Amino acid sequence: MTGQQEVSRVSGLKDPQSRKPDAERSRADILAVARAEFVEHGLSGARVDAIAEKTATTKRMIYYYFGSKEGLYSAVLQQAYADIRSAEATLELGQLDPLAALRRLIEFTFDYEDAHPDFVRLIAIENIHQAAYLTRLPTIRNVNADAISTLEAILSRGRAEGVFVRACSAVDVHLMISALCFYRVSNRHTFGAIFGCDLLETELRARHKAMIVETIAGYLTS
Amino acid sequence: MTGQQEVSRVSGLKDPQSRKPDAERSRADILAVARAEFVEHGLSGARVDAIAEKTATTKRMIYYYFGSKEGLYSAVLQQAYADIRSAEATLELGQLDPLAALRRLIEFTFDYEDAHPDFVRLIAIENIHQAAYLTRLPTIRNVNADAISTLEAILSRGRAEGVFVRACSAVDVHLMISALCFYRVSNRHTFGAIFGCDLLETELRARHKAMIVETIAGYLTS
DNA sequence: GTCTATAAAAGGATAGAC
DNA sequence: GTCTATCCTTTTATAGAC
Repeated sequence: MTGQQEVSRVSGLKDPQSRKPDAERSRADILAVARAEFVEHGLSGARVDAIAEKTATTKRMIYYYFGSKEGLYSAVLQQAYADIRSAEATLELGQLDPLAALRRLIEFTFDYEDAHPDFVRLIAIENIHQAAYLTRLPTIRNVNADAISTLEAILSRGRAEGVFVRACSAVDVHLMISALCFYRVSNRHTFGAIFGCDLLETELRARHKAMIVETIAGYLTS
Repeated sequence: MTGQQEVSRVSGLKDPQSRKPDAERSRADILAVARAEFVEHGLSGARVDAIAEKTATTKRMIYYYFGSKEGLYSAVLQQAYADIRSAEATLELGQLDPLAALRRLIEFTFDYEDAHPDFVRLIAIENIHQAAYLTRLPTIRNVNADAISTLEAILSRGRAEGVFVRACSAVDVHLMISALCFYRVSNRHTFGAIFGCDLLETELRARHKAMIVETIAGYLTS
């Protein structure tokens, strides 16, 4: 509610260097630091003091804006989902033929999770808590709609054209795509420790990306 | 070091009812309770006091046997891996033809992780901690050997017979099997919250099991 | 909206008797 | 090997001035 006009009134002199010691900025700052901290240590492991220290503001402000540690965590979670949804929205799959669209969707998922291990860790953490905080988020239902309707459109077009012959739901396909893309990021530490490799390393990364695309495309087309 | 003989010496009278107020029993008791607690709340979220309360023994004994909360967690982790390895050892895949052996291996992995969400959660938790505790476990290297050599044998037999035509390593195949079986258990909460389903429910479970087997078998044979 | 100081409680770990 | 009581640090959360 306190926008730009209020800022200039308070700060007085004109300030070309983006110096805005107020609401929006503090909130965003806290959120970014908190995200890194929760991702690093989990919900229970993260320390509010540690978050406050790394912020330009203070601990008092965290409680002022987010009410509690859990409130802060929920806000971080919500933003993470908002981020991936806005990234997904940039995909233009309608023009492509079904198989190409499927491949592109898989590659997008692979690339996004590969490039955002933070997001993957956050989801893993939320699962440790049995999705208790995600469940209370008002925007979850929309995530569902967006993710599935896209895939459903691809699948039904593909069936109409006879490219996809396998009978399985969009949720099933989504599950496999997610599983294959998610696991190599979420479990890279235990997997790496046991098999002595780094799953995020460039060469493996490229091979697995191709493998995952081929595996799922192959399943649907045969 | 204090075995059975010491027990009888201490307890005095013969005791047909398995009443052994000593080492082995306490250790196992603590370990079982701790496992449940760590699985439920994570390493940071678990409380030593809470573990002690649910035990037949006391908090003092936890430190006596395991030294620290982290030492206890490490012991839990070690046992979890020992458990799955001993389960895997019961598989007799040598007699089966390569494709059947592969299917059986996938089904075993699926069933084990489906039946042991505790194990899955523990691995997820360990990944939050970047496998820091697993890395220090002396027995990890063996896990590698066992898991991969089995799969490698199947794959090379299959290639010799011409059933498996795809060029990919045993680690790659293992990655896909694990990913598909693991994710539906590890992420069932967020997935369930978003898509309004229960991935562990009987009907979905059977469909996904078949789907995973078909997907990987299809990839290797085409 | 922002800061300093502090309350209030929890949690990991240990002392010391038996 | 086991129990009770307790130390000491950390941590969430808030009070109250500006």
